[in-house]
Amino acid sequence: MASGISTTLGYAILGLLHQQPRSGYDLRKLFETTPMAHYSGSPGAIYPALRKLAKQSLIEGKVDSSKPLRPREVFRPTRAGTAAFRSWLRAGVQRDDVVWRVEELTLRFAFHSHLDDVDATKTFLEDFLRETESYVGELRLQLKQMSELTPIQGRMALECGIELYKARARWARKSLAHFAE
Amino acid sequence: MASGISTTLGYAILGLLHQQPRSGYDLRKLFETTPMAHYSGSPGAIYPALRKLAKQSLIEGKVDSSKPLRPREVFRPTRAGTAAFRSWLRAGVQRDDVVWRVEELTLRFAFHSHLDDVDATKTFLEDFLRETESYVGELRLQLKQMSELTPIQGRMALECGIELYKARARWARKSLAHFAE
DNA sequence: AAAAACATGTAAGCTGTTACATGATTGG
DNA sequence: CCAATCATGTAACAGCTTACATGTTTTT
Repeated sequence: MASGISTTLGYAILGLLHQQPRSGYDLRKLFETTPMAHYSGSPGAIYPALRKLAKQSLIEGKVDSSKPLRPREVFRPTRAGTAAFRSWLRAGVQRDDVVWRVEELTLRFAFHSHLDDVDATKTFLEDFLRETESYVGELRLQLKQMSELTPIQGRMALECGIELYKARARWARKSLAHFAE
Repeated sequence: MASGISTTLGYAILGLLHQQPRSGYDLRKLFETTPMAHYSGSPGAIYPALRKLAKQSLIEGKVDSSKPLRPREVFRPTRAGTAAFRSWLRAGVQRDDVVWRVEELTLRFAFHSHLDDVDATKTFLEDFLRETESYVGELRLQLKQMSELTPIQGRMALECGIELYKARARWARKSLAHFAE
């Protein structure tokens, strides 16, 4: 928010540019061939996102003119971009993030290596675990309060949601254990 | 596709109108207070979706003029709407659905009671289970092929995805068992 | 040298979010 | 009777998907 980046895709791109400078086309290829695809990178999303980041001076592009007729613009993060990225990585984990933006949380975690700070990663996982478990509690309540009139499939669908959050909690616990040593 | 409904929200609304006739405002309240919220119902989405369904003659609205100054339009499905709804419920479960549209699959399942056909529901779960397990296999491969250079957090994030799909598969197996008796 | 494939990017249109507008009802 | 809250809906704008456009390299 302070950074002005409003979409998950924006952070995904910023993170990928921290691995190495890339062009819009490079990013497209990456999104097509890796699990990052879930954060979605159609051309009509990537190029505007790059422009917006550039306008905010979080990344800067250099045109590679070695092939003058088919130019290619390679982007890399600026100082400000790196600062925004790191402060995103360090941001707290709230209840709302867990309920409405889990995917973004996973993305954040995936980039945590750029922090080089195991304590920050542990804190992230602890917060994530706490909020997730608390949300599981709430979902269980909702299930209980669902009238007996609700058809079984409806209740089962909610159970599916509960199982997913339980799986996330288990994953967080296991990952924490790995970093605990 | 044959039905012309292009969004998950469209099906969610159609399904809710099969429970009982409702106005746009009723739907908003429902989305705000139930787990359906995840299929997202802001006013600016619901009202256009209702108009579109009405234009396609899948639902029809009747204006309640008992309070002439603050009218209220109540929608119910048409014959064609019910047909489209049921054919959506019966549609097959493909690999792509599991990878890109799991949420919509869950919604479909939640409405399966309207089919009143346990065999169809079992088929749905069997297909879902098969495709999910196959996708877990693919994700495992991707994890194996991830270079050792990939930072641990990146690999863990993928593991999280794998655990989620494994949880879905377990859920499907358990639900199948319930219907098997 | 024509066709296919790769590399790079733009544009139109649909969906959804946020913020607002306006009429009715109820509590102090 | 004024303020708050409920009920109902519209309008502006941002983001994404799909389809296309255009230049370059490789294959046949």
